[in-house]
Amino acid sequence: MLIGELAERAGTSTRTLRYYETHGLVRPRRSANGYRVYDEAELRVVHEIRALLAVGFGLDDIRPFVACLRAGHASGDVCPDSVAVLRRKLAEVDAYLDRLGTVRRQLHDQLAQAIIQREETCLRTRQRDS
Amino acid sequence: MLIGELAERAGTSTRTLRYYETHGLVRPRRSANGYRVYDEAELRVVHEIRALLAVGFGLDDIRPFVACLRAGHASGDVCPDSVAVLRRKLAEVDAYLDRLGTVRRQLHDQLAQAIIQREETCLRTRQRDS
DNA sequence: CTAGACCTTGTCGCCGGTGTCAAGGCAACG
DNA sequence: CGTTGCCTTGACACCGGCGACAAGGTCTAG
Repeated sequence: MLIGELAERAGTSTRTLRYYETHGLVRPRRSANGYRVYDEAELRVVHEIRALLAVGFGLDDIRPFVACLRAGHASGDVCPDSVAVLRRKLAEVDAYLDRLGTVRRQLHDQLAQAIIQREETCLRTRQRDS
Repeated sequence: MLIGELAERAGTSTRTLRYYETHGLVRPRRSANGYRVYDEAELRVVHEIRALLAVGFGLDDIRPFVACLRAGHASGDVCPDSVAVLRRKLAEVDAYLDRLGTVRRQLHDQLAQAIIQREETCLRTRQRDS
């Protein structure tokens, strides 16, 4: 399988696949003419990468999962390194949820306050004008 | 007040203040020698900018708030444009909280699954070896 | 022979808020 | 007059995951 076919089957671009390669995530063989040649297993790998990216992982975080798949495991999640990353990411997400919750509260209060102020100003204006 | 003083008093850098200016957020006068001269009110403006940035606003979103302050209001929040932005941002934050919640759940499940798999594998290995 | 559909490497651009350095003007003090 | 310390504009660097384009090699069909 050449890069174009893999790209299409994985729903991404050749540019992206080459980018993953420079970051050590995908490893094609080379045919005599220098073309990248991928076997079926790489399709799985690329899907894993895309799934994790979609969840908010960076390419560096994804490497252990790919290694895990490549080591023959049915899932990329089961190896110790992957689990460690999962734990860390979960903690990060929790922290971010906290912060975002705080921001939400602040925004909400700010909005409520602003609306109250506007109403008061409006009332005063009407009183003054009457 | 020159730019250095404002920067120090606002807890930021001169670079940052000039950047805000190029984006229409801060408007100093110029003295005869070309130096930027700020009046006291700008300190308030810069604080508003920084507070909103910290909450996750972009510079473009902040412009209405600055205009509102500059229009003489005690708070930058009370003008219609500001309120509109606040509403929009609140909605964005809510949407993001949703997504992040989903991600959290997925991550949590994935982690739980991975740990279960590891335990099962471990058990099978021990049984086989015994 | 040629057109076209692949492939290769390399490079620049984006987004947003700053850090940082360069080259030069201005003010104040000794 | 020189040093010091402020100011000016301008421009490059960063981060991350690509898009987009250039210039060229390769293979196949007509």
